[in-house]
Amino acid sequence: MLITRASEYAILSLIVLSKANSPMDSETLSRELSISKSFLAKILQALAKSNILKSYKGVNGGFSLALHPREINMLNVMSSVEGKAPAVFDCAPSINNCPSEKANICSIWPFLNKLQGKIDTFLADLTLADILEE
Amino acid sequence: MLITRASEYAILSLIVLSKANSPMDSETLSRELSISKSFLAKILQALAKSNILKSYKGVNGGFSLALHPREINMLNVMSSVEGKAPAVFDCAPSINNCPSEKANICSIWPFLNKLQGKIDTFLADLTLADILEE
DNA sequence: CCATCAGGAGGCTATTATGGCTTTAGATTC
DNA sequence: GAATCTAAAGCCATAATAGCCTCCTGATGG
Repeated sequence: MLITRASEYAILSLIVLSKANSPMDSETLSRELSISKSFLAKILQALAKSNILKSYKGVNGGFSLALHPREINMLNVMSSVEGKAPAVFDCAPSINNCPSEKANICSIWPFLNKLQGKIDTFLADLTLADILEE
Repeated sequence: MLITRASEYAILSLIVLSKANSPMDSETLSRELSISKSFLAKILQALAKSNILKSYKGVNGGFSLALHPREINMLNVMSSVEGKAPAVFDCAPSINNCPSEKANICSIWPFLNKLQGKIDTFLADLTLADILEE
């Protein structure tokens, strides 16, 4: 939820994978990045499920980009990795159910939506290619 | 670090406070938002320390905006609330010390900086007024 | 003054995120 | 087909976050 370490690791991985010309396995990647192998593996699996990465089992297997960097945007990456909501601001529990209850909160709902929209747009416009270029 | 619930609560509070014409105390605010009073109190205190909010003790005390909504940007809010680094992506531990060790990682350092810069710019340009208007 | 109200600060608990470990399954090579 | 490699998926431990409670301090109003 929000932006966690998992998002960060996902982006780090994508940057490294974009430079590799053959699949990298999670162990190698975790050593390169000096981060937890098992946690990273879960993140890579999530990205594979969302078709951002392709996974290859067996000898010389690993993960590689499934899309051109220009097709990979940060909103997709983060929402894949953070499982549930694609929301950066998923709001306090009661706020999610706003329309029905807690009239006090309903009044700020439009503003939250607006903020969420701005953030989503920014993240959706930010592609891996933008980070890699130059 | 990264973006936590504290950032979210801070923004929710700022939206509500911007609509109030007198100081609101943390208990009222926490009820309005249906979030933890004591956690919220710490967040409000952090915002007060950064001079984003003004705090008033005693009867009819509470918190109110110390600045015009146009002067309050999300980068300031988040970095105030998240204490340490103003970084959205503060990167894996070893990556922070990059220049000296872990040559493997140094190669992706520039890309991370670039990403961080883009996010910071976006957040710094996003003011409370932007969220409130319309 | 004195009582009361609300912020400030800290410790303690519960929840969630992070990371470790093991087993299962698919793919490759021989 | 057997052996080996690596992803996939689970369960469990630890660390960080979110939330709770109490006491203290400064301000206000009588």
